[in-house]
Amino acid sequence: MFLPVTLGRASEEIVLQVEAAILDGRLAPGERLPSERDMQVQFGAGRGVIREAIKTLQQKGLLAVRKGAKGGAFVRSLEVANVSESLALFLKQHPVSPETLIEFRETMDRAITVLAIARGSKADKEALLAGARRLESLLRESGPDLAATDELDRSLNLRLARMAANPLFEWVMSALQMGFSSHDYALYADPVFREKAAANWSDTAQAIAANEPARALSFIGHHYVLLRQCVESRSERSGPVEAPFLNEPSD
Amino acid sequence: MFLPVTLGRASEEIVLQVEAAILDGRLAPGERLPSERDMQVQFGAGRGVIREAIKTLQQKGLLAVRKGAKGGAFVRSLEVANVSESLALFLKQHPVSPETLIEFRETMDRAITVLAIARGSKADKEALLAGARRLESLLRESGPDLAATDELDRSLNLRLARMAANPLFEWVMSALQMGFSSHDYALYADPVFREKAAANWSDTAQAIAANEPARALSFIGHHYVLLRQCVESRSERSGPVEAPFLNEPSD
DNA sequence: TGCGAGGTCTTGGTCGTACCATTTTGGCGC
DNA sequence: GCGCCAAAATGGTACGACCAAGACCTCGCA
Repeated sequence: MFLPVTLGRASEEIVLQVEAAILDGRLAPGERLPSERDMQVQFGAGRGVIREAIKTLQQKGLLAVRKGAKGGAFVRSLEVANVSESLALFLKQHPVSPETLIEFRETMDRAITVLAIARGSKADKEALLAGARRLESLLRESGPDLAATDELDRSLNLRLARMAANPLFEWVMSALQMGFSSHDYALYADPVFREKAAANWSDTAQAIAANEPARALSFIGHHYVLLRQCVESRSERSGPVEAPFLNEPSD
Repeated sequence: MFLPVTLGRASEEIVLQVEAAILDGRLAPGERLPSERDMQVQFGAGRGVIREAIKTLQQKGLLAVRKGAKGGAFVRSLEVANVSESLALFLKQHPVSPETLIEFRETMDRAITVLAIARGSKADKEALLAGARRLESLLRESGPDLAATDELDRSLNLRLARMAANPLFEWVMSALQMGFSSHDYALYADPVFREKAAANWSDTAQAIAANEPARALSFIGHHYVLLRQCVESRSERSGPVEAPFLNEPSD
């Protein structure tokens, strides 16, 4: 199955061969690669080289390694999480302004909303509306559980993206969401903004459920107006934002 | 600077320490890490472990390694390409239909175009127009160099995305481009479509240079109409498309 | 004095071996 | 039949040696 290596960086050569085998489908997800000592023979390379190649493929998310008997390197199906991780790392080194993120998300949200109205099932739309209402009521409590509301907010966004029936939108949105751990920014703390945003979520969901794209987009716009106001008031209070302030309380 | 490792997987511990040092700014881009043999001592680990950790960080895009005297591991500034690579790999494992991709790209293109008109410099816009004209003339030749035109097309798209002055758009666009090697699908082969698409590119660039968003969006729409027609005619000729038919001849 | 060829030193890249840690499996004894 | 322990498989770590590439220094020759 594999050929001995001769060229430059041996481990890179191995990575390419295995990666190609996986992407071609010659190695299916769940399948087990030979043991390191076997590959050492098949590739005609030292074990260290094999291990470095496996390390790289592991980092790429293509392999998972278990130790012990019946262990070894197993082909993995790539998850959005891998992409998110990579994006998150990038954003940590290149903090983007809140406005940059808001701008991008607003674009995506508008496109997704239109598609979701056109393609989402009745059940989807009702579930979305129910979720939005639930979020609203959760936020109306005194001392709301911010972690829970944040989680609900994320799941609603994800559900909406899924309703668009285009996996690319879904993947990009979830990469953005997962890229930033929620505890980094507690914009949620602002009670005034919180209530308006939650009510707006319900309005949006209702417009979507009623198949009213114009109204829905209008509410989406309102959401981002609120968000921008909130960011602005926050940066006034605490000086310029340095940390990547990347999630919205309730969009 | 670094502490000896004791816990579970030693190389992971090292990765975390170095990664933290880089993200904290304790290690600045361009800076050189100690040699492997030095780190071997500092971390109190074998050299193989150090090498595996470096391999991981290299894969993440955080380090670049040169060999020879004065070589070593150097801290790198993360590029959009790193993130795009990750997303591209993901897309290779999860092929999507042409329509899915077209839909997504059209959304992105429209948003990018509006932003590019608003934010791109005069020079950017003229360079874009010049590039589009050059593409048009290249394609008018008999027996055009498809590899070159494809490359030019990609660079124009990337330039446009950069003009939008929002790295997130740039990231997504370059990931989409990288996801699909050009030789997989030679839609470019169709001479009728080719000429129209190239002319349309020039029209688009001209509208952008003239700061006419409405006209530009109209041309963008036309481009995707052409693309959909082309895909359709192609799938009629050769049966259902199975391969991820993901690039356009000249968008 | 200037300059080039070759040596030398640093440093990553590869190989080999040995040993440890963990997990599965099977056999042995009760 | 059940449970415990030993053995085997396999990744994880360590150490040592040598190779290869690149930067720098030295020495000899013109």
